[in-house]
Amino acid sequence: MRLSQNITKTLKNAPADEQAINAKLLIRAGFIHKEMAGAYSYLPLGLQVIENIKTVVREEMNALGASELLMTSLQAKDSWVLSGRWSDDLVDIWFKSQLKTGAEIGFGWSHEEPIMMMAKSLVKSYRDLPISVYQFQTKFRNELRAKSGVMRGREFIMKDMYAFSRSADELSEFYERTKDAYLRVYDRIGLGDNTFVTFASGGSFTQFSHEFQTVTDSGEDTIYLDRSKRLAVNEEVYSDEILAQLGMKKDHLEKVKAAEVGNIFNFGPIKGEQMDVYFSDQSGQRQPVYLSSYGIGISRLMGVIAEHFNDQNGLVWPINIAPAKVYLIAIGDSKAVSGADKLYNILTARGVAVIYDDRDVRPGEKFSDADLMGIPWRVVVSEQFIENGLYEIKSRLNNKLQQLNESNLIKLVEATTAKSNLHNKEIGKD
RNA sequence: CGGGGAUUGGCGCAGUUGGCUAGCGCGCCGCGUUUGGGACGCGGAGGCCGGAGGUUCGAGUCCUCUAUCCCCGACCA
Repeated sequence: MRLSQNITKTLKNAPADEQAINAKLLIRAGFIHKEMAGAYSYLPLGLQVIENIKTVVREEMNALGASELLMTSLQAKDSWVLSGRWSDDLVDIWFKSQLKTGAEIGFGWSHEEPIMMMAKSLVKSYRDLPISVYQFQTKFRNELRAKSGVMRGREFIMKDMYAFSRSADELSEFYERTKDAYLRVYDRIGLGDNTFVTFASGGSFTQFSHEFQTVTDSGEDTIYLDRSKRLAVNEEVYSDEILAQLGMKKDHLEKVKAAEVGNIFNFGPIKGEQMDVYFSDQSGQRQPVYLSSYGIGISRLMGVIAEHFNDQNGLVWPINIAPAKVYLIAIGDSKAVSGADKLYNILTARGVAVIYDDRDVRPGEKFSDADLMGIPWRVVVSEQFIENGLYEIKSRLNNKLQQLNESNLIKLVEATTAKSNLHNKEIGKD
């Protein structure tokens, strides 16, 4: 994109009404716009990050055999009454409204009940199972207190997947495969080293659910982490008995703050029984459908990454989710500008996302914005080098400067795609 | 929901014990000089001080109510 066409302008000062680092940086760099507490719009650069995260998640979910769909945000009361979860006493984060007729409706904070209603009409036979579906959806949760920028909002983007299985074993097999897929997701978006499978409350259905917790001081959860086992226990279920049950040793654990970036649940047959969702098995017997559900907070991930990868100059996006790979700047006369135009066209034609800073401002301002926006590679086309066919390329990660010709530059930029884990190690945090 | 803090041009802030046309920096517009780390000069535009009510000759400054935002706690499939 040409920066002159961007609706966003960077800010030198963060708004005073934001305390969270993720919100300060994302607003200053023009990635998000605050509408109200706990509700942020995604501006072009921020949306690109969201889409990049989605792409990684989508690839991993598709690889599991799940298919994408999109459900409604407006939800009928009936399905939730059926499960008992329409009650505000049980679920205290409901947003509700009503139709002109007076009929009550809810705004989806989860889609477990509606998807079960859907399954009820679509899944009839063991031949229809197992099956899994997922979506990227805006969820609404009427939190008493929104906080921490995009990390805990009242409206946010979530990937939720639902798997229907025929038995506990079948469910468990999918559950384990999904756990691995989740770990691949976090790895690919740069959080792999700091994200841990964590035992957490299973609610009323199973003893445990599994959370994926990213270690960060900005998180609101406390976990007890065994780094060598790469496993943790959430404080909410932490006790000597639980540790014994899980075979974890107390003296191997460290107590750390973490942000929940995923949560997966095993409902077993309970939800099916509760909501009357049955299938016919091979012998024609009625059996309850086994349900498991799998969530990843997409917009929260953007916040966690912003919290984790930044320095005094601004954001430092992992390569796989950066809104662009290259921040292109021309310095000097028309020769430099036409050189930059040409490189912009070449890279764009190759599918490399480029932010071309074609604004009529001084170089220093462009350098600052390149840093603030956290674009992995800064490429400068200047009079002094273009005559020899060289471009200057600088890494946002380590500030290393190189002069490369066109083909080497392309090689470098394209080679760094899909190496998010490298990024994570190099920045040396945690 | 309990406690604490805040609200003055787009952003960050200052506004003495109530006093005259509400200031500053950034940003924005115009002209000129600049051009490898957020340049400089000159000239402009833009706010009725979150909202409502009150006290007063006079309120951004005092009082009451209210809205919103931030933080701590509680809550958190």
